[in-house]
Amino acid sequence: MEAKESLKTHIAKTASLTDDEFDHFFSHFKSRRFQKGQFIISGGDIVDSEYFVVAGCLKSFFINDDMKMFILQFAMPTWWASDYNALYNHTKATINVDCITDAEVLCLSNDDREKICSELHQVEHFFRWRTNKGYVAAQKRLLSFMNNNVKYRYEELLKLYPELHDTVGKNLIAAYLGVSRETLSRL
Amino acid sequence: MEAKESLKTHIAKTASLTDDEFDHFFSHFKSRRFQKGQFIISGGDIVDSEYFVVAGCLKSFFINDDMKMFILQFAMPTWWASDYNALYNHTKATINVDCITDAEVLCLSNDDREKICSELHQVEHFFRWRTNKGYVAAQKRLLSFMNNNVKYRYEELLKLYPELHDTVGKNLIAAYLGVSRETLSRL
DNA sequence: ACGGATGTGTGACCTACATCACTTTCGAAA
DNA sequence: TTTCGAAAGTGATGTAGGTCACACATCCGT
Repeated sequence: MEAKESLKTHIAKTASLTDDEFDHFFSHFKSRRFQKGQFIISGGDIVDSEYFVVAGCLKSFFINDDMKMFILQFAMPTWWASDYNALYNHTKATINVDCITDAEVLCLSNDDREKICSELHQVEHFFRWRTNKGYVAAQKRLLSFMNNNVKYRYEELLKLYPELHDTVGKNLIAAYLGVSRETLSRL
Repeated sequence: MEAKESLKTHIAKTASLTDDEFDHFFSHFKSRRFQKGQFIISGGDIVDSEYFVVAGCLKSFFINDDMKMFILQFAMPTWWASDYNALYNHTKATINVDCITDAEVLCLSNDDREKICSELHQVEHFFRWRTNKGYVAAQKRLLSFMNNNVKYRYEELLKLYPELHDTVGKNLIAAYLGVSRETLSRL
């Protein structure tokens, strides 16, 4: 699907915008293409935008002092990604975002988001709703982390996102689950 | 501080409401008092409200099949609590909310929140911003979970919320950190 | 002041997962 | 087809934290 169509369908699920309003909204996005392995945000960057995935697959992740990687989120088409902590608090990135596959994204700056949110009530509504979904998902994941062992969480993940199995390697799945790739390999 | 004042100050940090607008907003809240140990939401309930804490301390928590408790959140004054998953998706509660101390809360129904959000753009703005904060905090906690050991997370928690040390017992702290009370006891 | 919850410390073990080291598989480039 | 590098499996061993059991403390209602 074309980028504009993809975003329009995505928004329409929670906000009612006229065509003119959507066009205005859309005019603030910049389309960008990245190649597999390219970084969109790397630690230390100033973060001023968030990214709507049109095609491909991104990951947002943290690297600790021992160079161990923890994946916060995979971002497939119609998902959003950024370092939201850095974005909202105007601090430097501690989270990286890069491309698992070649990707096409729509880029929206923080300033523009705030501007359109105040111009169009329905856009603010959309972003509230989107963050709600993310918040609930994060809480669920936290609970699953505390409550379930790796095997269960692995099966849960594959059930929730079957497409991951083909797109991302097991080392990345392990980094998402917060275990070593060896442990994952032993099921 | 009086309930109305407390909410007004809290909202004013992110949204500009006239006094009339705030009064309209406030008119949808119901004040309720609970005693230490009382449940505000218990698993299986229909959840139709969220709660703004005026005084006291709540916890939201999950009980698994082995009757083990995991605390999602402590809610001190000016914090909000509910089973947001159940609230937004109109499903039955899987999360409990109860009172660690006697508590006074302001209760807002889901329907009323959506109504005021659509009536007052600034109220929608406030709730977007509030959820953003929660989302970022949940992601940070998730990362800390994957990255840090219990001791570090315990110190981090006490640094972030020193007031917890006096209000809640170590068994509850352990349930928040996702470890056994014995392990916490051994520092 | 008593007795029973409820919280907290501690010892002896157990287990899930980490770590390190090595091997095998597989896919893409030459 | 060969070669090379990355991804994936596997064995041996270490360790953080879990579990069970019991000992003290408190706190609170009668």
